[in-house]
Amino acid sequence: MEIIKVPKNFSLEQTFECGQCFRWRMNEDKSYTGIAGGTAFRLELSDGELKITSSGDKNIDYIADYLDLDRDYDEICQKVSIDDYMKTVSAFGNGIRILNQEPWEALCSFIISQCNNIPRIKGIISKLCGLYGDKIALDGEEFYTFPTADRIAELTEDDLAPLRSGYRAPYILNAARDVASGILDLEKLRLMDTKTAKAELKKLNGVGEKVASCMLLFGLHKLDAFPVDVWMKRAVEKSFGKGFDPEKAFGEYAGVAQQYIFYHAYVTKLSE
DNA sequence: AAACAGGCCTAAA
DNA sequence: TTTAGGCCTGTT
Repeated sequence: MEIIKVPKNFSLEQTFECGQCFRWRMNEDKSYTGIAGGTAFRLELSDGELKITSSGDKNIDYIADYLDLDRDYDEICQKVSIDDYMKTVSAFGNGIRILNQEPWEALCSFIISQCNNIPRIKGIISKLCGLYGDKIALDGEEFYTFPTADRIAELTEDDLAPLRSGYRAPYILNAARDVASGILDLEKLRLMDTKTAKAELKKLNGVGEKVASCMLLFGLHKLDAFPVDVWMKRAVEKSFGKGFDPEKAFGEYAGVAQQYIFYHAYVTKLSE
């Protein structure tokens, strides 16, 4: 086990339950267990310290980057607090960190997410990993890594049938094959500005404006990407009116602003 | 039973 | 450029 200091406002629960990831679960003691970068982790937060248990050799440096711990989110909260509503939602979600997820995992996960609810998304991804990921162990419990694009590229629609992912299955295969063959180089997208990278992603069948934006924000950490889903559309129209342009209004941290808005809308909706 | 869920695609104005 | 209908599946 290893330990690192984390910022006071950092929250495991907000970070993992704000809708950006699908492979982490809360344990009874409020610690979180999940899989990232081919490794299973258990993260326990207490007194400003994060205790890390890992199934492999990835450790502190990987987690610090994955959790974006070195970035000043108080400053971001301030920058996006353009009105009282944004002050409220950024204060509400100020423990959120935008994760540095694997690009392929993010792309594949958000292809699956379309027109689905979060429990079902988690179920489909869990089956995908169980069937085609590699088995790893942590504290005597078994987990499965997210299958690589290379691995999925060699599968057929019949192989994916057990996922019950419906019309998304061909989208998944098509994306995996383009990534595996190099037709789409996800690492090259890192070097592009958000707009250009998004246009590249949208060439994929089954990847539109929303899925591409999610991939850029959560998979390539492009913090200016602003995914708009049905929740977001409602929240933005209600709070800012119809002609509002979020990317212009929030600038380089539009994606973080989006996450504060989404998390607030999602939690308050659930508790109604 | 019928509508809806963190979209996207195609066809048609 | 915008809009309507269909799509797999599971849940309500």
